[in-house]
Amino acid sequence: MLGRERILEAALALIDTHGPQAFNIRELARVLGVAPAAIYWHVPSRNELVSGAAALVLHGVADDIAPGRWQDRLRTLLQRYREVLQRHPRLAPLVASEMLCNAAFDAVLLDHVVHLLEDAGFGGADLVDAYNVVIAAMCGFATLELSAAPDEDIEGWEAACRSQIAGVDALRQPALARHLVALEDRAFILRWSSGTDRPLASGFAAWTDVIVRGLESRARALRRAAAP
Amino acid sequence: MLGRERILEAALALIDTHGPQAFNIRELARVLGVAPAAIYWHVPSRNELVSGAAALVLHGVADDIAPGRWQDRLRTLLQRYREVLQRHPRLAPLVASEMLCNAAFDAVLLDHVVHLLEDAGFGGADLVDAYNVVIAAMCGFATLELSAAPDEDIEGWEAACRSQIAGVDALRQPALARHLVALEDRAFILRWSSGTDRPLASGFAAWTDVIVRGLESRARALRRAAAP
DNA sequence: ACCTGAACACCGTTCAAGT
DNA sequence: ACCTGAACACCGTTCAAGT
Repeated sequence: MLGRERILEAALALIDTHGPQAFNIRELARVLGVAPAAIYWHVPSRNELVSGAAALVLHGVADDIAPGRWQDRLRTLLQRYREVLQRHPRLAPLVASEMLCNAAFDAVLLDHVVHLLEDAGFGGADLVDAYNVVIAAMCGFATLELSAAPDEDIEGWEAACRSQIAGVDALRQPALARHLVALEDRAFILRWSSGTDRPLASGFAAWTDVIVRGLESRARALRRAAAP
Repeated sequence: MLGRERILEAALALIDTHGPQAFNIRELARVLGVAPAAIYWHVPSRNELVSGAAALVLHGVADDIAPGRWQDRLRTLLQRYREVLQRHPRLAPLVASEMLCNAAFDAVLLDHVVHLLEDAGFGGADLVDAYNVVIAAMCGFATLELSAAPDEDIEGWEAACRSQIAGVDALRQPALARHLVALEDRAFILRWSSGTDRPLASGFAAWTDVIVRGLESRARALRRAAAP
């Protein structure tokens, strides 16, 4: 007996090692010791296999969030999402879009988000906007951080990156040139190491800090505008 | 004569209409009135075709940014990036990863980012963190907003979404249930309309507001910590 | 240098047939 | 209900051959 669950777990394992690009049904069938066509009895398409794997990754992100200040709960949510992606970096580029498209959303997660925004003082249309801000914040940084590695050919990529950086013109891009040494291999677009090899921990801390401060400040401003 | 440029433009046009998934070299060759193999003389692989198309989309995002307060320049950058994606929504999920992986980065853009962060008062390691925040902010919201549409089968997706929303339990997810009507089809994960059909304009405005306020607040806090 | 024709290897999916 | 075998249609890529 195959079963949808066993299939999705095997698919996740394969995607984790080979990446979603190289993942194929024939190898999945071989790993499961079964004919390729057998898979189609349980799962309708390849797409569903990878989106099912992404759903496995996302499962339970928002369970057991400790009560406390809304700021702390938000930080926990952002961290949880990042940790989940860190365990499956090759799925990073897909998890966000899966979360957006899959009809089987995690109601627990969404309730947490709305609840903490209520505590922050948002309501009505402003709460909807703030909700979208939080979801974007959750996916934004971690997706970028962990989806940087290109498929294979690492050494060539690093060399190309370095030569681009070496080609920065101190006259035409003075600000960039001033901080280039500090940014090199530590900053988006200017790094060649992947988010798994070299996590951007302090960058992520700054990210959560900016998001929390920004929401605090915006909530205050909206409150001021509402009550003159 | 074919030429890399003509090929990439044709590829971009095809991806715009059919999506990157359905894009294939044989049709590209047909559109160009040429044998499939001819393309390989100018471009080494299919991957390069789609990343080349994404690079076309990104080209010139940061040109002619008007001088002014760093907050306004940052807002302009975020808006520009979103506008670029709005013109090519099917490429939305790929543009960010292209920007991260492609060695041919836009030095003008990066110089702008570093420059405005200097003006905001960031320096040293804090500037590197803030730089990563800005890049993530630039890609975060717009990518999510514009990459929501699944390939085909719209009506089925909308129905699945609606039934999920109808299944929210007011007892177990009270906060979510309170705002469900306002969130429906207007919020990430809870919407079925795509970002092109129904732009999240006010959500994006809130996003830039939160990012700018957050950076302002963080810069102040770092300044306070540095000078006791 | 630039392109064609034809082939190769591979892959998602289907379907009649088995148990 | 669940799985196999074999086929179909399609696709990226290569390569010898043409001009």
